[in-house]
Amino acid sequence: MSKNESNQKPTNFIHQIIEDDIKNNVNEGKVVTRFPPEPNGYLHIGHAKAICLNFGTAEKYQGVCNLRFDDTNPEKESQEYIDSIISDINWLGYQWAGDIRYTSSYFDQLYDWAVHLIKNGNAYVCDLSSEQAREYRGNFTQPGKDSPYRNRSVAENLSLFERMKNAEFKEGACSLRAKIDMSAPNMNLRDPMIYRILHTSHHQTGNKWCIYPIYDFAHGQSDAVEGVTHSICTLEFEDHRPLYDWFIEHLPVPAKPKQYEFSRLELNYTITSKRKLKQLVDDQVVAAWNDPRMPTISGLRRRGYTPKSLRQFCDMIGVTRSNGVVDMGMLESAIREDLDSSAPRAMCVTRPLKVTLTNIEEGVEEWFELPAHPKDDTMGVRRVGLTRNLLIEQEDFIEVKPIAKNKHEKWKRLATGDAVRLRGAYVITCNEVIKNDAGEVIELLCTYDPATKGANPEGYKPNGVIHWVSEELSVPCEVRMYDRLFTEANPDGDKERSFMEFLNPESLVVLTDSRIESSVKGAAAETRYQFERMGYFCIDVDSSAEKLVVNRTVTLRDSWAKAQK
RNA sequence: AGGGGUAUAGCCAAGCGGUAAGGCAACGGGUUUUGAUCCCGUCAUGCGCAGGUUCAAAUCCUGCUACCCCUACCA
Repeated sequence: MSKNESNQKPTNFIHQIIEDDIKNNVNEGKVVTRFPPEPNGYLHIGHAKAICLNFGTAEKYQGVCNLRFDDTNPEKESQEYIDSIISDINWLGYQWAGDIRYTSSYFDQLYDWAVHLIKNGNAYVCDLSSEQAREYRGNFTQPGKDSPYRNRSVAENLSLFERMKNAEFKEGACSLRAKIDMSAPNMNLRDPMIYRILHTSHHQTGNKWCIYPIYDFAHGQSDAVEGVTHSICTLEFEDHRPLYDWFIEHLPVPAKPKQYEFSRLELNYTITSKRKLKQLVDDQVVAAWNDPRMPTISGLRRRGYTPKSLRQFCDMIGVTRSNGVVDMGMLESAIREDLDSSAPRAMCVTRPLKVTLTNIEEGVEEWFELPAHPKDDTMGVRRVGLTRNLLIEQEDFIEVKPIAKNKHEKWKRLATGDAVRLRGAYVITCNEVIKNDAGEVIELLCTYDPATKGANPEGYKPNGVIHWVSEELSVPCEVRMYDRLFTEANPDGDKERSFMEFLNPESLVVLTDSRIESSVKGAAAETRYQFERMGYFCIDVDSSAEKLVVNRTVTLRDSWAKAQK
């Protein structure tokens, strides 16, 4: 199959539409999309889907994708959000066409088009208060009533609108509305507001304006100005499409973009509502927008997710018009797939148990060369030092082995009197267990078998393989064990109880006594590893020269843990 | 005088009148110095329900049902 063929296979209904358009020479076969975030919060995994769709579609059809900040509501927006959004898109690996666009840079044009509408008798200044307007609007079963201001003359409307612009009225005193149909079954067509008064300075335009266009009046026309051909948005805007088209029809716009809708992403065990994510930050349930438990792009990044894994995830879930809830397991599968092949291996003992190898002298070191990756020699080797004093994982030792009724129950770690392989090194046997006054195991006295370096032992079989570090040749680290943020699959689905009541108290468990093999020392933030048998981890920005801090991205698949349940 | 959408396995999702792809999960088995990876196998006589058209229906028609969105001077 040629590159072109594989590239041209439609993968979803939007691509199908685009291919038909290209075939019919619609827009002269050009494809221009846009990603239009409002800078009122950080981007989350749902936005990643939209980003992959818009940028990915442009890429696939040799088109371009613009980045446009849909900044028509200065009360909720800020430069901080703009910066974070730019950073997230860059990190995901996408490049927008030309300069970054702002809806606010079209405010002059939009104003002129509003005047155009007034001149054609298609818009009027309405003095109804928001409460009155609500009454006049009617409801789902009752048609609305015409505003008493609906038939003002063009001249009066022109004058009033100009005075709105010139700050002669207070907020809420009046607004500009499109004159469409107060009895339309689609509520969006009941003379929708298109400009409101907001005496608020804007993060881009400063104090130039005190009237701002409503989304519906700004979006389609901005698309037209930019020559967007396929304006892709989520399903809740479907009812707005007739209005989108109405403005395009009634205005002398330079192009006629078309809107297409797809269903937004829902992920279980988390939430994807900007407002609610902001609440988690504001209430300090999480540390920040980029807390590794947040489903934000910056949170996932700090957690250890890669751009590739997020793009792979978006490919996996597809693009449709049906509402579904994607299993978190799919996201985890995507990052495991990427990291399995790309992450170097290392050993980290998270909850240490002291092991003394009684047949090695104090002060003696033996260094082993271990592959950085079991299947990829190009990743090189690392050196791991063995000494008399070792540390192993507490859960890798049991005093008395359970009796196994089948192979799934077999104990494959260390037990009293038994042997186990130290990963990459010798087989050791546990001869004696030392306990404290409370009866807790605090140290194991073991002997190693010198004949088992790269060879199987003679006459006995180790239970399995465990990871380890030397007490003196390893480096200290703090391990942050992250888990899902909520205990309920649908934390937002209870009518009586808030999502805040379903927070997982164990979403973060901090371990401060952990030790990592020395090869990891000095690793830069965002370096990812597989700590063998423990999971995938990522160096956190909180790391210092004295102490590493690592975040658990995701566990390994664990058939043992599963069998224990 | 309500309107607009969506229903295919536990989850996501192909399918476009010719006899139900793929992925995730799950479950068996093999390899393994990671209980990982990898490999092999199993997993919808069935497509929300009921009728109808047709030689043939998940696909077309009719009627139901369930769920989602819409009555912001938010996007």
